[in-house]
Amino acid sequence: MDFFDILVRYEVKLWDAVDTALIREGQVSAAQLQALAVIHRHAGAGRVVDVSGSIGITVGAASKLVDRLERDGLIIRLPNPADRRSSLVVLTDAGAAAYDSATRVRNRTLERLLDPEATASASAALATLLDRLEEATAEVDA
Amino acid sequence: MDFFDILVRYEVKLWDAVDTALIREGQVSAAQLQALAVIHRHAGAGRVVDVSGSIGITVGAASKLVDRLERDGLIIRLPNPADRRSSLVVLTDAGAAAYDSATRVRNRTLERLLDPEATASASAALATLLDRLEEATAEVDA
DNA sequence: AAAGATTGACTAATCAATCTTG
DNA sequence: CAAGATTGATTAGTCAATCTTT
Repeated sequence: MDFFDILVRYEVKLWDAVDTALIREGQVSAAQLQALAVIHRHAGAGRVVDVSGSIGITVGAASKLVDRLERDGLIIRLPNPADRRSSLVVLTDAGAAAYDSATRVRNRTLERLLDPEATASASAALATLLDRLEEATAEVDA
Repeated sequence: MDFFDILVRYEVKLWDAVDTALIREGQVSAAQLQALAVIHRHAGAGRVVDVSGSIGITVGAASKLVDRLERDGLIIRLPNPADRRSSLVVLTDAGAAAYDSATRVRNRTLERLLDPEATASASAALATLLDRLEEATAEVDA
Protein backbone atom coordinates (compact mmCIF):
# COMPACT_ATOMS: atom_id res chain seq x y z
CA MET A 1 0.00 0.00 0.00
CA ASP A 2 1.37 3.37 -0.92
CA PHE A 3 0.92 6.56 1.08
CA PHE A 4 -2.33 7.62 -0.55
CA ASP A 5 -3.96 4.25 0.00
CA ILE A 6 -2.88 4.09 3.64
CA LEU A 7 -4.06 7.64 4.26
CA VAL A 8 -7.47 7.05 2.73
CA ARG A 9 -7.97 3.67 4.35
CA TYR A 10 -6.94 4.89 7.78
CA GLU A 11 -9.04 8.03 7.62
CA VAL A 12 -12.14 6.11 6.51
CA LYS A 13 -11.73 3.53 9.28
CA LEU A 14 -10.99 6.02 12.03
CA TRP A 15 -13.85 8.28 10.97
CA ASP A 16 -16.16 5.28 10.96
CA ALA A 17 -14.99 4.22 14.43
CA VAL A 18 -15.65 7.69 15.83
CA ASP A 19 -19.00 8.02 14.06
CA THR A 20 -20.11 4.59 15.25
CA ALA A 21 -19.12 5.35 18.84
CA LEU A 22 -21.00 8.65 18.73
CA ILE A 23 -24.19 7.11 17.38
CA ARG A 24 -24.00 4.15 19.76
CA GLU A 25 -23.85 6.57 22.69
CA GLY A 26 -26.76 8.65 21.44
CA GLN A 27 -24.70 11.62 20.29
CA VAL A 28 -24.78 13.61 17.07
CA SER A 29 -23.01 12.11 14.04
CA ALA A 30 -19.36 12.82 13.32
CA ALA A 31 -20.37 15.09 10.43
CA GLN A 32 -22.72 17.06 12.66
CA LEU A 33 -20.08 17.29 15.36
CA GLN A 34 -17.65 18.70 12.83
CA ALA A 35 -20.16 21.42 11.97
CA LEU A 36 -20.96 22.15 15.61
CA ALA A 37 -17.22 22.51 16.27
CA VAL A 38 -16.85 25.10 13.53
CA ILE A 39 -19.83 27.03 14.83
CA HIS A 40 -18.46 26.79 18.36
CA ARG A 41 -15.03 28.05 17.26
CA HIS A 42 -16.56 31.04 15.49
CA ALA A 43 -18.30 31.98 18.73
CA GLY A 44 -21.42 33.59 17.33
CA ALA A 45 -19.77 35.03 14.25
CA GLY A 46 -19.90 31.98 11.97
CA ARG A 47 -21.71 31.94 8.64
CA VAL A 48 -22.76 29.13 6.34
CA VAL A 49 -19.75 29.79 4.13
CA ASP A 50 -17.46 29.29 7.14
CA VAL A 51 -18.94 25.87 7.78
CA SER A 52 -18.48 25.05 4.12
CA GLY A 53 -14.84 26.12 4.01
CA SER A 54 -13.83 24.52 7.28
CA ILE A 55 -15.15 21.07 6.55
CA GLY A 56 -14.60 20.86 2.82
CA ILE A 57 -18.14 20.63 1.49
CA THR A 58 -19.91 22.89 -0.98
CA VAL A 59 -21.86 25.91 0.21
CA GLY A 60 -25.08 24.20 -0.88
CA ALA A 61 -24.29 21.17 1.25
CA ALA A 62 -23.40 23.39 4.20
CA SER A 63 -26.68 25.23 3.86
CA LYS A 64 -28.57 21.94 4.07
CA LEU A 65 -26.42 20.70 6.94
CA VAL A 66 -27.22 23.88 8.85
CA ASP A 67 -30.91 23.36 7.98
CA ARG A 68 -30.83 19.98 9.66
CA LEU A 69 -29.02 21.28 12.75
CA GLU A 70 -31.60 24.03 13.00
CA ARG A 71 -34.46 21.57 12.56
CA ASP A 72 -32.94 19.52 15.42
CA GLY A 73 -32.75 22.60 17.64
CA LEU A 74 -28.95 22.63 17.92
CA ILE A 75 -28.34 25.95 16.19
CA ILE A 76 -30.26 29.04 15.14
CA ARG A 77 -29.68 31.49 12.33
CA LEU A 78 -29.61 35.09 13.50
CA PRO A 79 -29.66 38.07 11.14
CA ASN A 80 -26.12 39.32 10.53
CA PRO A 81 -26.12 43.02 11.44
CA ALA A 82 -22.97 43.60 9.39
CA ASP A 83 -24.16 41.99 6.15
CA ARG A 84 -27.74 41.30 5.26
CA ARG A 85 -26.84 38.63 2.71
CA SER A 86 -25.81 36.21 5.43
CA SER A 87 -27.01 34.89 8.76
CA LEU A 88 -24.92 34.24 11.81
CA VAL A 89 -25.12 30.64 12.85
CA VAL A 90 -25.02 30.21 16.62
CA LEU A 91 -25.32 27.29 19.00
CA THR A 92 -28.45 26.98 21.11
CA ASP A 93 -28.08 25.77 24.70
CA ALA A 94 -29.00 22.31 23.46
CA GLY A 95 -26.41 22.63 20.69
CA ALA A 96 -23.68 23.64 23.12
CA ALA A 97 -24.55 20.69 25.35
CA ALA A 98 -24.58 18.31 22.38
CA TYR A 99 -21.21 19.67 21.28
CA ASP A 100 -19.69 19.17 24.73
CA SER A 101 -20.91 15.66 25.28
CA ALA A 102 -20.17 14.50 21.73
CA THR A 103 -16.66 15.94 22.02
CA ARG A 104 -16.09 13.95 25.19
CA VAL A 105 -17.18 10.74 23.48
CA ARG A 106 -15.02 11.56 20.47
CA ASN A 107 -11.95 12.21 22.60
CA ARG A 108 -12.45 9.15 24.73
CA THR A 109 -12.78 7.03 21.59
CA LEU A 110 -9.63 8.50 20.07
CA GLU A 111 -7.67 7.95 23.28
CA ARG A 112 -8.57 4.31 23.08
CA LEU A 113 -7.67 3.90 19.40
CA LEU A 114 -4.56 6.05 19.02
CA ASP A 115 -0.98 5.43 19.95
CA PRO A 116 0.60 8.59 21.40
CA GLU A 117 3.99 8.41 19.68
CA ALA A 118 2.70 7.44 16.26
CA THR A 119 -0.01 10.08 16.56
CA ALA A 120 2.49 12.83 17.30
CA SER A 121 4.71 11.75 14.44
CA ALA A 122 1.79 11.52 12.00
CA SER A 123 0.46 14.91 13.10
CA ALA A 124 3.76 16.62 12.40
CA ALA A 125 4.16 14.99 9.00
CA LEU A 126 0.57 15.67 7.99
CA ALA A 127 0.86 19.31 9.04
CA THR A 128 3.84 19.67 6.71
CA LEU A 129 1.98 17.95 3.90
CA LEU A 130 -1.12 20.05 4.49
CA ASP A 131 0.87 23.26 4.20
CA ARG A 132 2.36 22.11 0.95
CA LEU A 133 -1.00 21.00 -0.39
CA GLU A 134 -2.69 24.28 0.48
CA GLU A 135 0.10 26.20 -1.25
CA ALA A 136 -0.15 24.02 -4.33
CA THR A 137 -3.93 24.19 -4.63
CA ALA A 138 -3.89 27.97 -4.06
CA GLU A 139 -1.60 28.25 -7.09
CA VAL A 140 -3.96 26.26 -9.30
CA ASP A 141 -7.01 28.22 -8.19
CA ALA A 142 -5.30 31.54 -8.90
CA MET B 1 -6.03 21.41 15.15
CA ASP B 2 -5.62 18.04 16.80
CA PHE B 3 -4.57 14.88 15.03
CA PHE B 4 -8.06 13.78 14.01
CA ASP B 5 -8.90 17.15 12.49
CA ILE B 6 -5.64 17.31 10.56
CA LEU B 7 -6.06 13.78 9.31
CA VAL B 8 -9.61 14.35 8.11
CA ARG B 9 -8.87 17.72 6.58
CA TYR B 10 -5.80 16.51 4.76
CA GLU B 11 -7.45 13.36 3.45
CA VAL B 12 -10.47 15.27 2.17
CA LYS B 13 -8.30 17.85 0.40
CA LEU B 14 -5.88 15.37 -1.11
CA TRP B 15 -8.71 13.09 -2.26
CA ASP B 16 -10.40 16.08 -3.84
CA ALA B 17 -7.19 17.15 -5.59
CA VAL B 18 -6.71 13.67 -7.06
CA ASP B 19 -10.37 13.33 -8.03
CA THR B 20 -10.40 16.75 -9.68
CA ALA B 21 -7.22 15.98 -11.64
CA LEU B 22 -8.66 12.66 -12.83
CA ILE B 23 -11.93 14.19 -14.00
CA ARG B 24 -10.18 17.14 -15.65
CA GLU B 25 -8.08 14.71 -17.68
CA GLY B 26 -11.07 12.63 -18.71
CA GLN B 27 -10.31 9.67 -16.45
CA VAL B 28 -12.54 7.67 -14.13
CA SER B 29 -13.32 9.20 -10.73
CA ALA B 30 -11.12 8.51 -7.71
CA ALA B 31 -13.80 6.23 -6.27
CA GLN B 32 -14.01 4.25 -9.49
CA LEU B 33 -10.23 4.04 -9.67
CA GLN B 34 -10.17 2.65 -6.15
CA ALA B 35 -12.60 -0.08 -7.21
CA LEU B 36 -10.70 -0.83 -10.42
CA ALA B 37 -7.50 -1.15 -8.36
CA VAL B 38 -9.09 -3.74 -6.07
CA ILE B 39 -10.38 -5.69 -9.04
CA HIS B 40 -6.99 -5.46 -10.69
CA ARG B 41 -5.22 -6.70 -7.55
CA HIS B 42 -7.54 -9.69 -7.26
CA ALA B 43 -6.61 -10.64 -10.83
CA GLY B 44 -9.85 -12.26 -11.89
CA ALA B 45 -10.73 -13.70 -8.50
CA GLY B 46 -12.38 -10.65 -6.92
CA ARG B 47 -15.97 -10.63 -5.72
CA VAL B 48 -18.32 -7.80 -4.77
CA VAL B 49 -17.61 -8.44 -1.11
CA ASP B 50 -13.88 -7.93 -1.76
CA VAL B 51 -14.54 -4.52 -3.27
CA SER B 52 -16.68 -3.68 -0.27
CA GLY B 53 -14.08 -4.74 2.28
CA SER B 54 -11.12 -3.14 0.55
CA ILE B 55 -12.58 0.30 0.18
CA GLY B 56 -14.73 0.51 3.29
CA ILE B 57 -18.22 0.74 1.85
CA THR B 58 -21.18 -1.52 2.48
CA VAL B 59 -21.83 -4.55 0.29
CA GLY B 60 -24.92 -2.86 -1.10
CA ALA B 61 -22.90 0.16 -2.14
CA ALA B 62 -20.24 -2.06 -3.69
CA SER B 63 -22.88 -3.92 -5.66
CA LYS B 64 -24.13 -0.66 -7.12
CA LEU B 65 -20.60 0.61 -7.78
CA VAL B 66 -19.86 -2.58 -9.70
CA ASP B 67 -23.17 -2.10 -11.56
CA ARG B 68 -22.00 1.29 -12.78
CA LEU B 69 -18.56 0.00 -13.80
CA GLU B 70 -20.28 -2.78 -15.71
CA ARG B 71 -22.67 -0.34 -17.36
CA ASP B 72 -19.63 1.71 -18.44
CA GLY B 73 -17.97 -1.39 -19.92
CA LEU B 74 -15.00 -1.38 -17.53
CA ILE B 75 -15.70 -4.70 -15.81
CA ILE B 76 -17.82 -7.77 -16.33
CA ARG B 77 -19.29 -10.21 -13.85
CA LEU B 78 -18.44 -13.83 -14.64
CA PRO B 79 -20.07 -16.80 -12.91
CA ASN B 80 -17.89 -18.04 -10.05
CA PRO B 81 -17.28 -21.73 -10.67
CA ALA B 82 -16.36 -22.28 -7.01
CA ASP B 83 -19.44 -20.66 -5.47
CA ARG B 84 -22.68 -20.00 -7.28
CA ARG B 85 -23.73 -17.31 -4.81
CA SER B 86 -21.13 -14.89 -6.12
CA SER B 87 -19.75 -13.60 -9.38
CA LEU B 88 -16.15 -12.93 -10.21
CA VAL B 89 -15.59 -9.34 -11.16
CA VAL B 90 -12.96 -8.93 -13.85
CA LEU B 91 -11.57 -6.01 -15.82
CA THR B 92 -12.44 -5.75 -19.50
CA ASP B 93 -9.74 -4.54 -21.88
CA ALA B 94 -11.26 -1.08 -21.64
CA GLY B 95 -11.24 -1.38 -17.85
CA ALA B 96 -7.58 -2.36 -17.77
CA ALA B 97 -6.72 0.58 -20.02
CA ALA B 98 -8.76 2.96 -17.87
CA TYR B 99 -7.04 1.63 -14.78
CA ASP B 100 -3.58 2.14 -16.26
CA SER B 101 -4.12 5.65 -17.53
CA ALA B 102 -5.97 6.82 -14.43
CA THR B 103 -3.22 5.40 -12.26
CA ARG B 104 -0.65 7.39 -14.20
CA VAL B 105 -2.62 10.61 -13.71
CA ARG B 106 -3.07 9.80 -10.02
CA ASN B 107 0.62 9.18 -9.50
CA ARG B 108 1.70 12.24 -11.41
CA THR B 109 -0.69 14.35 -9.35
CA LEU B 110 0.60 12.91 -6.08
CA GLU B 111 4.21 13.47 -7.10
CA ARG B 112 3.41 17.11 -7.58
CA LEU B 113 1.56 17.51 -4.28
CA LEU B 114 3.59 15.38 -1.88
CA ASP B 115 6.85 16.03 -0.13
CA PRO B 116 9.03 12.89 -0.11
CA GLU B 117 10.35 13.08 3.45
CA ALA B 118 7.06 14.03 5.08
CA THR B 119 5.29 11.37 3.03
CA ALA B 120 7.65 8.65 4.19
CA SER B 121 7.32 9.76 7.79
CA ALA B 122 3.53 9.94 7.60
CA SER B 123 3.32 6.54 5.90
CA ALA B 124 5.26 4.86 8.66
CA ALA B 125 3.25 6.48 11.43
CA LEU B 126 -0.08 5.77 9.72
CA ALA B 127 0.87 2.14 9.15
CA THR B 128 1.47 1.79 12.89
CA LEU B 129 -1.81 3.49 13.68
CA LEU B 130 -3.68 1.38 11.15
CA ASP B 131 -2.40 -1.82 12.72
CA ARG B 132 -3.51 -0.69 16.12
CA LEU B 133 -6.90 0.40 14.83
CA GLU B 134 -7.53 -2.88 13.04
CA GLU B 135 -6.64 -4.80 16.19
CA ALA B 136 -8.92 -2.61 18.29
CA THR B 137 -11.90 -2.84 15.95
CA ALA B 138 -11.45 -6.60 15.54
CA GLU B 139 -11.81 -6.87 19.33
CA VAL B 140 -15.04 -4.91 19.37
CA ASP B 141 -16.53 -6.89 16.49
CA ALA B 142 -15.69 -10.20 18.14
C1' DA C 1 -19.85 42.11 -11.15
C1' DA C 2 -18.90 39.41 -6.87
C1' DA C 3 -20.28 37.29 -2.43
C1' DG C 4 -23.54 34.81 0.52
C1' DA C 5 -27.18 31.78 0.56
C1' DT C 6 -30.89 28.83 -0.97
C1' DT C 7 -33.14 25.43 -3.89
C1' DG C 8 -34.08 21.63 -7.36
C1' DA C 9 -32.36 17.85 -10.08
C1' DC C 10 -29.19 14.34 -9.71
C1' DT C 11 -25.67 10.98 -7.67
C1' DA C 12 -23.92 7.72 -4.55
C1' DA C 13 -23.89 6.35 -0.16
C1' DT C 14 -26.60 3.76 4.10
C1' DC C 15 -29.70 0.32 6.14
C1' DA C 16 -32.98 -3.29 6.05
C1' DA C 17 -35.47 -6.75 3.64
C1' DT C 18 -35.08 -10.45 0.61
C1' DC C 19 -33.33 -14.15 -2.36
C1' DT C 20 -30.10 -17.92 -3.45
C1' DT C 21 -26.57 -21.02 -2.37
C1' DG C 22 -23.17 -23.23 0.95
C1' DC D 1 -28.49 -20.86 9.86
C1' DA D 2 -24.15 -18.21 7.30
C1' DA D 3 -22.54 -15.89 3.39
C1' DG D 4 -22.87 -13.45 -1.01
C1' DA D 5 -25.48 -10.43 -3.51
C1' DT D 6 -29.22 -7.49 -4.97
C1' DT D 7 -32.86 -4.07 -4.42
C1' DG D 8 -35.95 -0.26 -2.48
C1' DA D 9 -36.46 3.51 0.64
C1' DT D 10 -33.91 7.05 2.70
C1' DT D 11 -30.00 10.35 3.49
C1' DA D 12 -26.51 13.59 2.38
C1' DG D 13 -23.66 15.00 -0.83
C1' DT D 14 -22.66 17.70 -5.92
C1' DC D 15 -23.64 21.10 -9.46
C1' DA D 16 -26.09 24.71 -11.58
C1' DA D 17 -29.59 28.19 -11.50
C1' DT D 18 -31.38 31.86 -8.98
C1' DC D 19 -32.09 35.61 -5.59
C1' DT D 20 -30.48 39.36 -2.55
C1' DT D 21 -27.13 42.36 -1.01
C1' DT D 22 -22.44 44.41 -1.27
